[in-house]
Amino acid sequence: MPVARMSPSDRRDAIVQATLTVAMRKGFGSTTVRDVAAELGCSSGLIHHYFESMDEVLAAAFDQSAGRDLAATEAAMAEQSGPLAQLGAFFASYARGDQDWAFQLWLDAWAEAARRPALGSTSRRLNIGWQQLLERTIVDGVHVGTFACDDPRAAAWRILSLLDGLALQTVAHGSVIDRQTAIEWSMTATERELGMQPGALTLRAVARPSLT
Amino acid sequence: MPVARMSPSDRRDAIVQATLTVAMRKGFGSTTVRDVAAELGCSSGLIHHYFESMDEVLAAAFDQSAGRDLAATEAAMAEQSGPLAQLGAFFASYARGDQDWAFQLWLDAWAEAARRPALGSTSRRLNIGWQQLLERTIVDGVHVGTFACDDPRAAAWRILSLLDGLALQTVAHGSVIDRQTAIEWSMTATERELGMQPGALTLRAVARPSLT
DNA sequence: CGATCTGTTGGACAAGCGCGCAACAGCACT
DNA sequence: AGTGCTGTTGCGCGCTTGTCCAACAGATCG
Repeated sequence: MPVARMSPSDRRDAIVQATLTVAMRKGFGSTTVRDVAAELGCSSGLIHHYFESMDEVLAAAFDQSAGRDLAATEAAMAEQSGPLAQLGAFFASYARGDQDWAFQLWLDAWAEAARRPALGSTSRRLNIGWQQLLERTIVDGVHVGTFACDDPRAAAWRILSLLDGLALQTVAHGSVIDRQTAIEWSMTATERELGMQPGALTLRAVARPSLT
Repeated sequence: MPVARMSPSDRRDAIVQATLTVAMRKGFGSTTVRDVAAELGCSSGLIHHYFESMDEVLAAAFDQSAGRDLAATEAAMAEQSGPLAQLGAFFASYARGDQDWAFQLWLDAWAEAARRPALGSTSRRLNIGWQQLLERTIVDGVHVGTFACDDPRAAAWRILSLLDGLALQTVAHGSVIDRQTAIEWSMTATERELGMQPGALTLRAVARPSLT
């Protein structure tokens, strides 16, 4: 039962998409070539015709998923004017309710980073991307006078890491902390981190990007 | 080449110990029955004579490793007098240089929590244990007047999550942040979180527990 | 001393893994 | 119509995995 012929770039995208579908069900660690092939309805050999190794497939899939989230957040922030509103958009992008499976991919990526070089460098690059996004906003806010912060790099890492650490609990341990609480607690700490008045930071609605 | 005969409980401990030795070299995810058997110098069949499945072996090993760290930290804090010194001991236990492999186990546990019920409930229980330890110290400090905090539960989760989030970067992504910096940044945020003067919080030396 | 109990062996087993390769099939171009 | 070109197949290689089990051996006891 042959599968429809595709152009190389379309086929590559299809493989990446199928990998994500499988990975969000089974996790990166136990997503196999045969799983992806079965999801796509093609043979396992085809995957290796487009990717050097399974590691590359997983890295490409994670890159697409997490990269899209980063770009969407960046775009949502760009629509806001002023560092305070931009920070509000940043937290709103975390607050979206459909992201549990996406964050599970982060957990998988962090755990596998030490053993899968391509996946490791991808998650590293994207993590730094998030930190840079925050740091730029903080620097802007300090210039304008909205924020007070003498080490934007450290502050950005702290805000991001707190958010990651709390989100980790919500996803890995279920009902210990709920997502809503994690966001609120992060925002409280961020207000303190950047020398703002309590309650100064509020969520800014973000358009829901399509999942395709 | 037969191995020495042991009592059931001794043998069980030896298996758990050997599992940790292997896991700290190869990581949790790729520790196999044969690895453990080779480390122990026994046959692979012996492992299954004591454990229902490999999952049980890994869960028991994680419980022992992470549980021991928690107990050691608890003991080190108990040796200090006063919440401030106890908090210093808490951070000192994170600052020990030999813990990268132990934290990798946490990454594996968090990632697998959603798919492996036994491992998930173990990591959940231990994570809550760490948070409780912090929360108790904070409550004590508020009573004494050393700390100012109107939501000890939230503060404890924030401090722990920040520490986890930063440590995650040092372990998963290598040189993005070094351990020393992660500790310092966490302590700075903790001082702010608990209404202390900058620099009030200092590391308290903790006796290095033996690895056996 | 022989019987018994049980900790231990070592390999068999099926299943699953990433990966490579010769052959096939459908499209574009002459 | 014929001829490349290339997306795609399907299988097999070598290896690793968790699990199981009949047989072995060393301690204990009547």
